[in-house]
Amino acid sequence: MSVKKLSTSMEDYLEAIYMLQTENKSARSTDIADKLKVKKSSVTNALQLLAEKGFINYDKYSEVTLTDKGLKYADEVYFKHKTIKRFFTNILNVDEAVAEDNACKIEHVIDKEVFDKLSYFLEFIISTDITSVNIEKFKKEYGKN
Amino acid sequence: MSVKKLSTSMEDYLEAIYMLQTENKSARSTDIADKLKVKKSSVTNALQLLAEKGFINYDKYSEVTLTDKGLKYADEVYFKHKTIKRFFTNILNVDEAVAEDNACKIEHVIDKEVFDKLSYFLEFIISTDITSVNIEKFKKEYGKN
DNA sequence: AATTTGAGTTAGTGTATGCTAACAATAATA
DNA sequence: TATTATTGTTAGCATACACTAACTCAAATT
Repeated sequence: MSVKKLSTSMEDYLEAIYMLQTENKSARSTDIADKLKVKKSSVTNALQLLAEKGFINYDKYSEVTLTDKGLKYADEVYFKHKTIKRFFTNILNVDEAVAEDNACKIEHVIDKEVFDKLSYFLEFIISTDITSVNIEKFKKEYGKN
Repeated sequence: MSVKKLSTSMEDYLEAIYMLQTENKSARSTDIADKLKVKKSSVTNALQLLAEKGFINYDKYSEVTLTDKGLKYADEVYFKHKTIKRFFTNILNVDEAVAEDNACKIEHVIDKEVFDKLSYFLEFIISTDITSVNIEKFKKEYGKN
């Protein structure tokens, strides 16, 4: 069965842990707090909840790691993040920081169908010499589903 | 000076009032509750807050109307809504209901720069015979700012 | 080993938002 | 007009999430 969707806030925590873990091999409360611009006590709160729900391994006073479930979830969020950001920067020519910020907000609310199609569209535009392509052909292709 | 940003939730209420007002010439609590799938008491709550902040004219037990400030704000939100939805349906070929729903979520979090560029991109693609256009030329044009 | 410093936690508070249940006002209708 | 039904409000409660202040633990330094 599928994992229940987390709140925007909890997805942010999970993603922060994911990124720190990737960068540093570990995630400390202070780093998470800095990254998300919240206080350490808020982090503790979130960690307890994420642990309860089985997304992280958490023992008081020690470093946090993602469980398999947590890793899978975070991976998906992060993939969305990267893709949306890429659309903003590469296609829309949005400023890097703004793209980062907006991707971070939209990744939590976009549905699978919309994301998948955006993703397809992005790849299509990037990989294709658009001068040789008719937009209707494009739509027929990726619009099949 | 610019109007302070409302929460997602309050923007939803304002937009609902706007839509009902446009459709029906007036907005009743029950209709707002139905549209947003919340209870009437939650609507009352929101109305009080929106009235305090000067977005609506509100007297107990009577119909609600938007102030000029409220109308302006709602107009902007609704314009975003329509544009984002149009991108999803017309370009990404997303299902109408899903597009509606996602536009409704993204309209609250997207920044001006990203929205403006998306908007421009949408018009560009729709209005141009894409076969005759090079994507780099396009980017040069609308990417100027 | 004792002390100091920094990291992490807990407890308590505040705000935003939703809910239910009980009540009040208005509108519809008998 | 009196009654009933609908609509709207209030009060009280619950949840999510952030904060501060006070505390505990662990690591680093002496």
